[in-house]
Amino acid sequence: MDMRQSVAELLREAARAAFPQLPEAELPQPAMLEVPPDSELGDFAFPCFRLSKALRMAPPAIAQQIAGAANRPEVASAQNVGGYVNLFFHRANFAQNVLEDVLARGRDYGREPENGRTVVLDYSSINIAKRFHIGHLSTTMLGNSLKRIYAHLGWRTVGINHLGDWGTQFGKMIAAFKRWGDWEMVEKGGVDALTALYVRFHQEEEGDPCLLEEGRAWFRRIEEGDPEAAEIFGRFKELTLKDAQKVYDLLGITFDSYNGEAFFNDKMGRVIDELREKGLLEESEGAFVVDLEAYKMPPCLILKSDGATLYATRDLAAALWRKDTYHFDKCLYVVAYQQNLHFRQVFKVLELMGYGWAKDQMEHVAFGMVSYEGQAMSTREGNVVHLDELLARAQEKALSVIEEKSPGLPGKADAARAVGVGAVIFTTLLNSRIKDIDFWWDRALNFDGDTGPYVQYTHARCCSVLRKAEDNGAAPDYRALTDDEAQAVLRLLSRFPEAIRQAQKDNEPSAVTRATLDVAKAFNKYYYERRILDADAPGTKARLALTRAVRNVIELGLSLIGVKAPEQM
RNA sequence: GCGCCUGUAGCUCAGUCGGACAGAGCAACGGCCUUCUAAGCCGUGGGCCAGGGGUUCGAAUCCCUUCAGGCGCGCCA
Repeated sequence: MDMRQSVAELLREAARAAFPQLPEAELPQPAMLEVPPDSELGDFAFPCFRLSKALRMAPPAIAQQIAGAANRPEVASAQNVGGYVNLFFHRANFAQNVLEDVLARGRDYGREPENGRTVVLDYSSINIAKRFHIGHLSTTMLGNSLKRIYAHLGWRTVGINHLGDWGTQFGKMIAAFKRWGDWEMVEKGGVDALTALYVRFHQEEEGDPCLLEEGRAWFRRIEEGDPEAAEIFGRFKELTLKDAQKVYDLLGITFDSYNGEAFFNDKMGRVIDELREKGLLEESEGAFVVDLEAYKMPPCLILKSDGATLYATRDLAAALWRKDTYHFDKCLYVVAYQQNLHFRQVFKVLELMGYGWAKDQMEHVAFGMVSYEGQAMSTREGNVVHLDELLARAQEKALSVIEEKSPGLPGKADAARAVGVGAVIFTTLLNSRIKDIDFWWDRALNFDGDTGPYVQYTHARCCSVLRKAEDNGAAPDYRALTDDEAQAVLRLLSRFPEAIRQAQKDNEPSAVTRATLDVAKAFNKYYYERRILDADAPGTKARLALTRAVRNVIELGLSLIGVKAPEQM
């Protein structure tokens, strides 16, 4: 059932009847319909201004005639306001249509059948020996949510954690470990101990030039596959992943691959050979580059003057490998906007190599930077908020609210986890991803207003009403849902699938977050204006159907952004 | 200097493939719990949509331009 489609059809016939001379192209089409700013005006509107030229009539007169021809009382009624034809659905029918659709499909509401297409998502992509902090929130949450959204819309998804596990810094880290560290301290101190070693290395490096050479030597040993280097580095990697896994588990995030930079180390030869063969590689200032001046970009560096590969080389190799392995139809890079130029260069080089798919299948899903209470984050100066700390404090806050408001609640810890974690995820995915984020503790721990807990609370409230309801055996009477508050909820429910599609089209999960929030807001208003459980059995049945539909859609919306919906809180 | 992005209420932001009086949350103030979860609901105040030009019946939205801020611009990733 597509309301927009059928409304367009109705108006089309009406326009044809009223103005037989109107050219086909001017007749109402789904895309021409708008939703009026105020529901008082109607459920759909068709602006007639553009027709006034062809018909040589004033828009209000046109609208009036079309409206006159569009009245079908059993489906919808039409009237003109100025140059608009405004169309009102038959409210009880609309309620029945929407609710039957939502309830029949349940969690599959808005789901689209498998389309045989594959999307590869590169997200989170943590660095070895660095602790998870709020700077990683956006890529992790966006990637996870996009993966769920694409899957809902019928795509096969491949989530890749492109590990930052290659570079001289890891040689330095081993050198530092050999000098000042031991396994006991590293096992006990975890990733923080590794970071501390690295920081110390940098401090002492200035006074002792031997250190730099030592670090380089160890990196060379990693490159050559030296057993000791591999052993040490392997354990560093394990340690980091174990740490990160705790956070991923808490957030409900999974990956299909952890193939990162190291994985592509032996796969760059192909890229270099191909670039050379195709005459794209040229020497410049001792290095090898692909010139992109024709595209108004600086050259893309492929090989350093010492012959070593670079970031772009690895990303080119990764793109080709992913294409060969997964045969993707889309490959998304959920990476901060600082790397805008880098990705534009890499995509352009792929295109120049003859891979036409790079033009429309590769996409940089860019997002804004994170600062901490007005200042740039800096691990060195301790000006960071670690993710585990944020999640812990959010859960504490949730628990204390539960202790205060629902002291008798069974499973308090589970609810507190869902709410605390949900608050963090929801806030991260509420606004356009391109916006910079300035992190403030009091904002992060606010659970009022446009927040995850607000939406979860609405869901729990629905569950509570449904628990109290008894099956009264009556057939639902949808005339009980013709009031403005119920209709507002129904309109939002009916538009929800469109929000999912919009989120996918723009790679913007906030479209889903906001649509879910809108449903919750409308329902809370409804809840206060109208009593759901009432002596009127057929009406109650219909209001419960609305409540159940809202509960389903909130649960679905939250699940698409990776947030749990507890039944009680 | 060049390129990309951002600029809407005190703060954080929706709305930006043109449409009907520019919306929400937070903060402030004032109401609403003997009835389905008050993490809620209602109300009040608060805006030359950064400035200027243009296109259009119609511009926060499209084009040009200026200004402000962020990011990037060869051997880091």
